Amino acid sequence: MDEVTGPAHGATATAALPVSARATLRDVARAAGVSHTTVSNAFARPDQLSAPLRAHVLATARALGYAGPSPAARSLRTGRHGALGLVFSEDLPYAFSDPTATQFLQGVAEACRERAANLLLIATRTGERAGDGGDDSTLGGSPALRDAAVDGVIVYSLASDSAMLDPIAARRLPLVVVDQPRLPGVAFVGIDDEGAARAIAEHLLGLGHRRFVILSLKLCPDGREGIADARRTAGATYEVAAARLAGYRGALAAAGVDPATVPVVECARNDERRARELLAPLLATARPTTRPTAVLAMSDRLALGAVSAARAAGLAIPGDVSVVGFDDVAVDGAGEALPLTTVRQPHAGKGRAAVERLGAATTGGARVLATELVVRASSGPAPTAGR
Amino acid sequence: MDEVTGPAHGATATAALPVSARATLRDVARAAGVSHTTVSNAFARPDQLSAPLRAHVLATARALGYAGPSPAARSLRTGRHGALGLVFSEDLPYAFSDPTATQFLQGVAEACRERAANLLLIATRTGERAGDGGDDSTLGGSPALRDAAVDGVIVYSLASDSAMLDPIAARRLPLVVVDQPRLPGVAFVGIDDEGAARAIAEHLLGLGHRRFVILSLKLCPDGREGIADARRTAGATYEVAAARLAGYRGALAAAGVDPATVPVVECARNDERRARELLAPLLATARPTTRPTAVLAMSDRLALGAVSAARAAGLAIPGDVSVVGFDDVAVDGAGEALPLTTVRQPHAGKGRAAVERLGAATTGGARVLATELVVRASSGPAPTAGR
DNA sequence: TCGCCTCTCTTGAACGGTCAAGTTGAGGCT
DNA sequence: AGCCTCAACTTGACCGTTCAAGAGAGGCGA
Repeated sequence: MDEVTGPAHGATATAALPVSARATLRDVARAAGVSHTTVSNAFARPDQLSAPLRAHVLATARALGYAGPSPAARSLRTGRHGALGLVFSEDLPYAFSDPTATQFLQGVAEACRERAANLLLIATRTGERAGDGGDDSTLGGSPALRDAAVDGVIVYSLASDSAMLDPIAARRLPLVVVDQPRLPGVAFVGIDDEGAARAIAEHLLGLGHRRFVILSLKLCPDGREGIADARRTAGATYEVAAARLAGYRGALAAAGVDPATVPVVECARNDERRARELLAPLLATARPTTRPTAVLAMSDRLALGAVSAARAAGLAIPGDVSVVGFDDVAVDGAGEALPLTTVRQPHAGKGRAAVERLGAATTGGARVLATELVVRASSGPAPTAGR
Repeated sequence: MDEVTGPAHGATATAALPVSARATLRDVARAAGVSHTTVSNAFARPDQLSAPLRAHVLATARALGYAGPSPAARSLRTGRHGALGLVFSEDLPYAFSDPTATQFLQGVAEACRERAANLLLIATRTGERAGDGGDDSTLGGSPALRDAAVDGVIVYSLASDSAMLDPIAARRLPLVVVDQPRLPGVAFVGIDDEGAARAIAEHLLGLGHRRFVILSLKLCPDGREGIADARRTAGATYEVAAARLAGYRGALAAAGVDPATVPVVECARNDERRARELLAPLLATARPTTRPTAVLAMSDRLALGAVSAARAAGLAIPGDVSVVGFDDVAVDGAGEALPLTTVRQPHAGKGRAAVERLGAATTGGARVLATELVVRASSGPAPTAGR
C-alpha cells in the first residue's frame, strides 16, 4: 500500500465493491475515505491536494477499477467537449481518396494537435438537400450532427444549397466554412478562386492560345456530367467551380475570346479516368484548326486525365496542346508524371487557418489565403497556325 | 401560429425569455405548456406524442432559439456517444499523407457511415512512450484520450511498447487493434504479414535471385535509420516490420541463403525519397557480382524509392535488379510509374472489419484478412552470373 | 496572543437530458 | 354498465461530473 503521511485515511480500498457495476467518482471517494471533490481534483487539478493523498486516491481508483472521469459528465458540467467537428461535402469516405481533402485534413489535424483538441469526423449521409422543410429537418437534423459533441464545426466545401448548414446554425455552434459557400456573417477561409483562375488563363493567353476547353469540377451535387450549357453553368451551386469558371471566362473575354465558344466539360467526380473519358471526344476532333490548343482544368487530377486523353489522341504536350491544372497536388513520386502548370494553393494552410478561426471566436469575416501560379512543362506556346 | 387541435395549450411561446441564456428543454416545456419529457420526446421519439402537439413544441423550441438536446446530457444519461475513436501510431497529421492509412480510414469511414456513427480522431501527442510509470500516466492519460467521448476505440499500427494502450485499457473501452500489436485478450484485425512476406521472397527466389537487400519500415519508434544490425532487428517493437522480416528471412534460409548476409536498411519514415537516399550506397557498389539483384521492400513507397535509386545507379529494372513492394497502393494515375510486384492487402477492408469487430462486442480473437501476391513488371529473373 | 491568510479538504447544488412508473380520459368489448 | 386497454402525457429520480462557497488547521506577522 502507498505510504500516506497526510491525515489518517482509515479505510483503504480493499473493501471490495462489486467490480461489475462501474465505479464512479463517489465510489472511489467512499473507498478512499475522502470527498468526491477531492477525487475529482486528484484527476483534474493535482495542485488542489497534497501529493500523498493524491497518490492514495489514485491507488484506490485503480484498485476499484475506476475508469476515470466520465467525459460526458464532464462536458455536461463544463459545457466544453475538447473536440471540433468536420463536415465534408462529399461522402466522408470519398474525401480520404482526394489529395486536396487529405492535405486539408492534415492541416486541420496539425492545428488540432497543437491545441490538444480531438477531431470529430461527422458522418453525414449523402444525398441530403435543402428544402425538405419540416421542422425536424433543421432542429432534429441528421443524427450524426445532432449527437456530435463538439465545440465548433468546420465545414469543407459544401454546395450552397446543402442541407448541412441549417442544423449547424440551429445548434448555435461556432462555424467556419472552408472554400464554399460564402455566407454573410459566417467565418470563411479560402482563396481567391476567380483571381487565380484568371491568372492561369492569362498565362495561356499570353502563350498565344485562342482555342480552349474548360474541364470543370462538378457544378451541382446532382451527379450530371458532360458538356454544360449556359443554363447549367449559370445555376452552379458549387461556388468554387463557378468562381474559377468566371475567372477563366473573364480572362478569355478580356483577350477577345468569346467565352460562349468555349466548351465546359463537367466531371461529377474529381477523377482522372472520368476526365479522360469525357474529354477524349473533344480532343479527337480531326482538324487541327478547330481542335482546342489548351485545356483549362479545375484540378490537377482532371488535368492529368486531360494529359492522358491527349496522349491517347496522339497529341504532344505541350507541343499540340497545353494543359493546366489547379491545386498543385503533384505526386512528388518517382518524378515521372508530367509536371503540371497549375495554381498552388495552401491546402494544409486552409486547415490550420480554419482551426485558428474557430478558436478566435470572431464571428464572420473572410480569410483569403494567397495562391501562386506555378508554370511547369505542361504548358507552352500555342502551335502556329500552319502546323 | 401553428394550428393546434390537441388539448388547449394556452401559453404560446411568445412570452419572451431572455434569448441570451441558452434555452433548455425545460424552458421550452414551460413556454409550450407541456412537460419536459414531452419536449424530449418531440425530438427523440416522435411516436410518443400526437403530431399537432409535436409541431407546436418544435415551433416553440425554434421561437426560443433552443439549440436541440445537448449531446453531453444525452450521453451522460444513456451511456452512449454515437462515436468511435481512432488512434494512430504516427502523428495524426502524418497519417493523412500515407496512402495505406488513408485507405484504411476510408474503410473505417464507410463502416461508420453505415451505422451512423461519428469518427473521433484522437489527437495523440507524439513521443509518448511506456514506462513513464506514474499513476497518472495511465489513469490520467493524455487529455485527448481522457476527454474522448467514444463508445470504443480502434488503434492503428502501434509499437508494442506504446503508451497509448494503457490509458485505453484503464478507461475500459472496447478496443480493436489493427495490424499491431497483437495482445492476448484484445480483438485484432490484420493480415498474415510473415506468410505474405515469405511468399513474395519465395517469388524472387524462384526467379533465381540469391543476393538481396531488405528495405525495412521502421523497427522502433525512435527514429533511427540506416543499416540495422542483428540486435536492432531482434529488438523491433513494430511487430509488422518484425513479422515481414521474419517472413523474408525464413524463405531465404529455407532456400539456402544465409539471412545474416542480407543487409537490412531501415527507413524511419515510409517515404520514397528517404528510401532512395538510404539504399543508394548499397546499389552503387561497383561489382555486379556482389551487388544485390533483388530488393525486398516492406512497402510500395519504399519500393518506389528503391526503383528510383536503382535507376539513378544506371541499373535496369528488372534486368539488373528486381524490386518488390508491399501494400499495393499503386498510384492508379497516368499509369506511367513502373508497375510493382507487391503484396496486395485490403486496407479499406481492415477498416471495415475493425468497425464491425467493435460493434460485435466480442472480446479478443484475431481476424486475419487474406492477402495476394501480385506479380508485375518490377520483378524478373535474376541476371545470369556472367552478365 | 490575536487575527488573518493560506493550504487542504468538504458540502451541496447545479449541468440538461432520459427513463421508469404513474395518471388521465377515451373507446372497445362483454 | 362495468371493465380493460391503449394512447397521450406527467412526475420524479437519476446519470457522474465540476464549481462556488465554506470550514478547520497551521503558520506568520503584528
